[in-house]
Amino acid sequence: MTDSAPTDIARIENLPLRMQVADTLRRAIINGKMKPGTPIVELNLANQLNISRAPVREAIQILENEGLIETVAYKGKRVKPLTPREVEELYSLREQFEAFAVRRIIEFNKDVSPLEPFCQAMTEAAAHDDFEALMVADQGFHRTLISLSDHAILLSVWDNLFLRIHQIMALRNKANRDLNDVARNHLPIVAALRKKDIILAISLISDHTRSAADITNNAELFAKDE
Amino acid sequence: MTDSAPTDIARIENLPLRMQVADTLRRAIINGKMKPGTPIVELNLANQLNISRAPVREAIQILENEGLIETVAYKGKRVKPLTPREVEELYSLREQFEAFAVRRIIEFNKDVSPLEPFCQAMTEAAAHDDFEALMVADQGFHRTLISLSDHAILLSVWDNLFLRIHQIMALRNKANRDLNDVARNHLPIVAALRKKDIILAISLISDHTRSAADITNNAELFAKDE
DNA sequence: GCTTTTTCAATTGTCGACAATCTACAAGCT
DNA sequence: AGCTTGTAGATTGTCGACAATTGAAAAAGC
Repeated sequence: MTDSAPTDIARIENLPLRMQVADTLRRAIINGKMKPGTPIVELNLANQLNISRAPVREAIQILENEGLIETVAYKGKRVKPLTPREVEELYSLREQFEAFAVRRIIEFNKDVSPLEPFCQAMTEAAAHDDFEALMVADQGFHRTLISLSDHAILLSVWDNLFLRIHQIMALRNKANRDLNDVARNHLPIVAALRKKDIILAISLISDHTRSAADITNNAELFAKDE
Repeated sequence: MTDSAPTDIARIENLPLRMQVADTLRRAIINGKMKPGTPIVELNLANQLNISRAPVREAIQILENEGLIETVAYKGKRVKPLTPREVEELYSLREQFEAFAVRRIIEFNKDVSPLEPFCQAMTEAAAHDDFEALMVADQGFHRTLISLSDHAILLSVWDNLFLRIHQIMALRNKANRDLNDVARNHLPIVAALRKKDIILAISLISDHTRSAADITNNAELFAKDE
């Protein structure tokens, strides 16, 4: 053995700039700090962050591939505006993914207990009326569900999809939903999985995502310009 | 009207270099000219193409997001090696996508006649033992199927997935399949769609993709290095 | 002979500058 | 006034050079 020291001193994190920039921008977008339509200009960001354009450019390209930024062709780039249609598509596709995951979980006899902590966290968050915490727990629940299906590509596509769903949730008026409702919806899913009731589990999830999706004619979620 | 001249003179195509490079590389990879494991070095490509590293770098990033190239961390980049697991995942996910598309097509009463030309093309290609033509027609058929479901995000994810499936098909030994078999499999799908028989259509497609997928323990498709 | 240290080559990461292209506004012509 | 033409500004596209990091070969020490 050459590496004598137990190198758990500290993981030196030296992420490339593009990653840091991408993370920053991504967080800003999906949290709704940067609203759809906000112009993204390489030089501005570069000056603002005191770095050159190259890493900024690459970061923007990453977010473009994630569907959070779009290029308008000789106009510039901007945070991608949302359309009712896109919201519909995102939620419907997500539903398919979760249904697929459920079938695999049951088929492969996966242990679903990793889902329970998130249910508990959701209940607690709802009790404290903590929207942020609830969203984190909700995402944790569903991402774990996908993980349990043991399908790496599915997980990566789901992650990408969920970024945009997260953005939608953040932009939506947070007040008009009962947090307890969301929290309560999840435990039955776990139970259905345990009972290996594919039909029930899928229909529970479908209801859940549908009720979340049908807010399409909502607030000023959508931009006016064509 | 300001644009007086009937400007059908010729559409001037001036794609950015990164696009041209990405297209070139993508084609080379999915056609099997560049095999999994082949190192991708920015400077080499730049010199070879007589351009600077910047656009090459961006092109590589595009292919990385498409899952065709991977970074090995301080070793370099390379054409992503295939694993049996990845093949399995790709085909299983594709099956879900097509099933979802079928359900939407039937639900929305879409006209499926755009699928027919591809069936004809496949039969013809099989008759001439033209593997290339058959693959093109096959891709056309399935992509059209997805298009008919009228779901833009689904289509873009499917496109991405199919790139890698195309790569797998190209790397596989082309000889050990009966082309006529593939060609014959598609018309019944169209018929089932016409009869709005969801179950039948999906099971036909599933059989079709499964028979294509279960070649996992095939040839030297997979690299040896861990 | 084996281990440790040093050096070197290869590769990616970052930078600042310049080129190209389009939009939008202003100026000029009829 | 209405149309065309020019011009300035903004933004992305491309370039060549340098910095940083790493793996592996070469050199040094025991």
